Amino acid sequence: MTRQNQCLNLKEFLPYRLSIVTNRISASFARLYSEKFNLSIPEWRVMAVLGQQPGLSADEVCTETEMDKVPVSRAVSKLLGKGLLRREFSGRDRRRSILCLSEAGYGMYAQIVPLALAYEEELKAALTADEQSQLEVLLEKLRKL
Amino acid sequence: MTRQNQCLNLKEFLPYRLSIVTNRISASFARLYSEKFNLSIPEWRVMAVLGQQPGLSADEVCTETEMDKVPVSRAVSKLLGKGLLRREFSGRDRRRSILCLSEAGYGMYAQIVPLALAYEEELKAALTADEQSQLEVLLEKLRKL
DNA sequence: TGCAATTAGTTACATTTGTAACTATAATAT
DNA sequence: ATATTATAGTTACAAATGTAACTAATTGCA
Repeated sequence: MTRQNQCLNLKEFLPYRLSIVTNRISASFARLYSEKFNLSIPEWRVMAVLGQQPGLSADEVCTETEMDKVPVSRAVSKLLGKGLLRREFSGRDRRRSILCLSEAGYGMYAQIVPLALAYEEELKAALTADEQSQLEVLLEKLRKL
Repeated sequence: MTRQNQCLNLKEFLPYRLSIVTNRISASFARLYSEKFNLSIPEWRVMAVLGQQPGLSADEVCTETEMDKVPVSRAVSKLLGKGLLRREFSGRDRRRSILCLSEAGYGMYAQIVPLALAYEEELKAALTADEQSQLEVLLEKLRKL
C-alpha cells in the first residue's frame, strides 16, 4: 500500500472548496456593509431578518438565521444601543421579546438591501442561466442533508 | 414605492444560503476529527496540506490553505507541541521553515483521510452524477471571482 | 561595504466567540 | 396550590481570532 492511498487532495476536497469559496464571498459582502455602516455580520443578519419579518422574538431570529442565541442576544443589545432596533416584550409571555427595526434601522436597512441585491447580481453574472438554476437545486439538496 | 421594493428575502439570498450550507458541512466534518483526535480546524488544515505536500514552509502553507500566517503559526506550534509535526529550517534561508508530519502525525493523518473521503462520498451521494460535475464547474467559477 | 526595504515567522493586545451557568417567566404535573 | 421542569434571554468566563507591532534574516542597491 503506497502513501498515495492515504492521501487527500485538499484542493479537490469538497468541504474545503466550499468553505474557501463561501468565506471569500461572505467576507467581501461583509466589507460592503461593515465599512459603510459599521455593522458586524451577526448585527446585519438580525437586521436582515427583522427587515423582512418584523416582530420576531430573539428566539425566532435564532431559528430563522441559524444563529446561536448568544450571538443573537449580543447583536440585539448592540443594535438597541445604536438605536437601530426597538424592543417590546409580549404581554402574554413576558420573557418573549418583540423586535422591530426602528426608523433609523429601516433607513439603514433600505440602504443596504440594494447593495446586497447588486452584490448577488454580480455573483450570478458569472454564471449562465442554467448554472444559476443548477446552483439553486444543489444548494437545496445540500441544505437538506 | 412600497417597502417590498427594499426588502431582501434572506432565505433566497445567495451568499446567505451558501454560508448556511457550508458552515453546516464544515462543522459536521470538524466534529469528525476534533472529537476523536482533538484537532482544531486550523490544525487539521495544516496537517492536511503537509500530508499531501511535505516540506512546505509556513508561508507556503498559508498560500495553499488560504489561511492567514497568524493562525498557521499558532497551529504549527500546537502541532509541534503534540509531536505531530517536525520542523527544520532551511540552510539557504534560515527564516524559512521546512514542515513535515512526524511519524505520529502521519499515523493520525492516515486515520483521518478515510473519514474525510467517506464524508465527501456521503455528500456526493445526495447528488446525481450530473449534479456532481455541475457543482465542480460552479465552484470553480465562483472561486475565480 | 553598509543601509534601507522585504520577507518569514512570532508575540501582544484587543475583540469576538462559544460553553456553561444564571435569572426570570411560564407550563406541567401531582 | 405547589413543586418540577422547560423556555427566553442574559451574563461570565475561557478559548479562539485578527490587527498590528515586533524580531530576525535576507535582499537590493547606492
